[in-house]
Amino acid sequence: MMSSMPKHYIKIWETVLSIPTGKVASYSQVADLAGLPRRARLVSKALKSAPQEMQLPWHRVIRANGTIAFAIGSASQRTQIDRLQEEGVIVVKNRICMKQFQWQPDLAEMLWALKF
DNA sequence: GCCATGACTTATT
DNA sequence: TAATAAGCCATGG
Repeated sequence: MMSSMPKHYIKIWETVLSIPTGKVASYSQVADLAGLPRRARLVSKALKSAPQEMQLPWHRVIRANGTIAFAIGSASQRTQIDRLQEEGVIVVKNRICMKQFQWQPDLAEMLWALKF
């Protein structure tokens, strides 16, 4: 039970919270920044089990190829698109231009995330 | 422990 | 550009 909310999730949530408004990051990118390489799928689990009260900006996490993970036409997909567009992120045919909107943290931000 | 499943990736056609 | 396959790893039955 408590094991369903391991310490890894906390690190993942912190990383997602550090994605700036108007920018996006891929599941694998979040995993890497959280110190969990090759755990992209764990990121999706962490997002799903995040408490509502946290108001995690989960909509800023998308696939590495720029597409939204939810099924086309699903409520979640529409919510994600709406929230992104409210932040100025352009979404066309379920896809975001990574060259333009992918978060590229500088060294200082990455070191902060590590929390030595 | 084996097997199926997933808000995933990467490589290959 | 798009579809397939194979790899990946935590979870739950």
